[in-house]
Amino acid sequence: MVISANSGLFNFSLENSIINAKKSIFKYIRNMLSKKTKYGIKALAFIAKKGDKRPVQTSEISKSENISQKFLESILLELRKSGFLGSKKGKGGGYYLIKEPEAIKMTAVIRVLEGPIAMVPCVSLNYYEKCGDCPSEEACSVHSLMIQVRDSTLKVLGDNTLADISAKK
Amino acid sequence: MVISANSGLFNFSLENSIINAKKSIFKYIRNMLSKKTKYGIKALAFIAKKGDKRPVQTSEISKSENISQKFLESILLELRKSGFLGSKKGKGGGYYLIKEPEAIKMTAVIRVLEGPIAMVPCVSLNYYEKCGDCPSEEACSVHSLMIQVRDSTLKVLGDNTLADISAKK
DNA sequence: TAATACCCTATCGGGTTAGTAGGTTATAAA
DNA sequence: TTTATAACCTACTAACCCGATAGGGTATTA
Repeated sequence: MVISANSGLFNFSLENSIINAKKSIFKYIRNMLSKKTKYGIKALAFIAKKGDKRPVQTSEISKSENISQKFLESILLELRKSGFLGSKKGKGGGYYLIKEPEAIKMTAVIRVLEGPIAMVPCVSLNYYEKCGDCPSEEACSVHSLMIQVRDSTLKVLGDNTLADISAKK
Repeated sequence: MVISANSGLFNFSLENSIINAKKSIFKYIRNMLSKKTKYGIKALAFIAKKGDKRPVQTSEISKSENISQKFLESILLELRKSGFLGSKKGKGGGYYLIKEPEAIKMTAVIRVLEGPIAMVPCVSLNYYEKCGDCPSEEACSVHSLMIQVRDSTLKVLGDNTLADISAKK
């Protein structure tokens, strides 16, 4: 629906004005951490927090953490396939931790769910990819800066284990 | 174009097979630093590197750094509006730095071009936004982790000025 | 006054995210 | 053996943004 006034001197679209106003007021904020990763970490923390060996159902996590159950299913499945979780089918089934929470670094979790930790592929350790547009990686002013950012992030995520983040109240 | 074989027992789409194969082989790597920001930083570094007071043309930066000129124009315009650059129209015109490179922190540049530095809006200092889905921010296992990441990133980007990154050969 | 270079608006294709929908299979309890 | 349960699998989609393009307009200088 476009409301426009065509009266000689004036010719404007009201709809466009509204859209532009919205854009300036509600600036889109990009998530660098996807919901998938966020939910995955939360789910792992939830399971770790329970402590006992009994499997935890998707539905329980879904309700408690307010996550779409179907979406969560696909995430837990991925975590199982990548060796973080075990599963048990049927009644009383669910997902359980395979390793001790202390042994699960956040770097590993994020790399599986999110992909690279670096902000730019050309400084990624595990997902390296050359920039198509960069004439020279060495002459690139962004490159060394992003390496510094990567290393500091890596330090934080490597120091934090699942035990650390699920210890929070 | 869909190439499919329908011969009784078989019914598959070759195209889909190719697409799925591509997806698994060439996993999409998300850029946390947009091209816009990357180009913006490179352009600023380019101007800083020249050193003299003469304005630098968009076309010159575009060619040297291999950036779409039209796209670059919009980025430089934004940098001018946010107080990093001044401009001069007409022949011999272009963009020039307003402040000394030593006075331009990378945090400021990134916040203008990219937005928040934090990986999640709920830990952003300048672009804070509550998570719609989180039952409790304090109980959130991701929250404190992301605060640590934010702070370490902030440290790096705050320590680096335009002078630092344009000093590179 | 012609050339230059900044400035502005509108539009678009491609690709991802965050789901939804609807089923199938394995397991445990009845 | 049946039935309920919960994991597992496949396909699809609306919404959304990025990066770029197109086509101008306007100000300044030689």
